[in-house]
Amino acid sequence: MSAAVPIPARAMAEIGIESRPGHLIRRCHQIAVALFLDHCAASDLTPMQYALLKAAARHPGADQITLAGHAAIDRSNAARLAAGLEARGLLRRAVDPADRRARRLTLTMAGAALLGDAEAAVQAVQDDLLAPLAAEERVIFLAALRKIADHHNHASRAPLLPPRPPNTGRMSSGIKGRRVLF
Amino acid sequence: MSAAVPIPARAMAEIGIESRPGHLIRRCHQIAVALFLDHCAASDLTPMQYALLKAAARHPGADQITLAGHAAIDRSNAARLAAGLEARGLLRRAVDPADRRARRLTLTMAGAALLGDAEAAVQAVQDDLLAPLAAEERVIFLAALRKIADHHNHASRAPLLPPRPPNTGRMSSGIKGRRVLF
DNA sequence: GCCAAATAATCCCTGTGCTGATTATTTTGC
DNA sequence: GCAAAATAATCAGCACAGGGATTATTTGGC
Repeated sequence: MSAAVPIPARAMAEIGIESRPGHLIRRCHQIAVALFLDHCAASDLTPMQYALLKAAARHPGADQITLAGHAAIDRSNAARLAAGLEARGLLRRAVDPADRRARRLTLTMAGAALLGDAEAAVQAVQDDLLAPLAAEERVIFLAALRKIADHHNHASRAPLLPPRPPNTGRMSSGIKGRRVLF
Repeated sequence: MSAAVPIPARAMAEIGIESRPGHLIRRCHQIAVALFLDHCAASDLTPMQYALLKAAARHPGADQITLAGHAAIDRSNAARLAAGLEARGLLRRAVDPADRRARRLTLTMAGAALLGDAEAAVQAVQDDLLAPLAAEERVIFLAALRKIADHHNHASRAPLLPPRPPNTGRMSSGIKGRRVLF
């Protein structure tokens, strides 16, 4: 209704879903997940679990919300993932004595060991994924992905992670703070 | 453990998740979905529902499995989606008299109308998504996505779509083929 | 001090994506 | 022709992804 717009919708309709960026991204995501699960079957980690563990490794003792931000996971999912990882003995969740609402996450020895073991497999996934691309193509492809992710970061339902090196000149009004920045 | 592999895992571990292709693809996918839902709120369509409707529009009367293949959706999900779309009156599922196991899907008038209304919004999503990329970048980016999706199509848990024309009247071995390739 | 706003975490609900099992139907092997 | 294999669809179940409401706790206004 209300198709007052003078756009040649007919032409668009002929384009075909399989060349649309959104559709291609979805398929690539499916593939990336499948490759990850195959390569990391030994560690029994999903991509999200890996991402959260990795974030915990880089920011030990941070609270769930912060870690979720670093891994681009929403807080609901982060809570579930953290609970699962804690049950598997890979993560410890300690109530922050200074703010008893927050849970500070730290890797256990087992978690750190598993993460270490998984690194090679995870790297293999990335190599596999990009296998069909030539070297220069990879650079452009990754830069493009990053541009899209950064540009639309605000639009993502999944929260943003404090992306850039936070030492953006004068950091946030007054705080001389040492942002953690891994 | 058993890190008998002489790989500098230390170095990899420092790379940081946010530059890994898999992670970037995941974020781009989240973004694409979010943009789609925003732009298409009026039609109340999800990306998958749109994909299935679109496939039904292009191959009217095809069975669910075939359509699922064209949309790169697995059959379970296709069944759920089709049931929902039928309940909304957008799709008709008729038992194939020639093979009573199969359900042939066709758009209803309402479904075709909704699809038509959604086209402009869907196109806007794609434009939005690629907005941060320059024209030449887009070409390379899309080509790269397609290469990855095609190369790993077999590895995808989500089935592949048969890129071949359905009238495979033999032309499968010596094919002079007419790839659709719009 | 005390009530209200803000915040960390959790829970419930919907939808996606896939696996494996089950059912109905067709095709096939004999 | 009939039992066995194959196939289309469905269903049950798990994990992911996100939204919105709820709870516990802290902080801020007064």
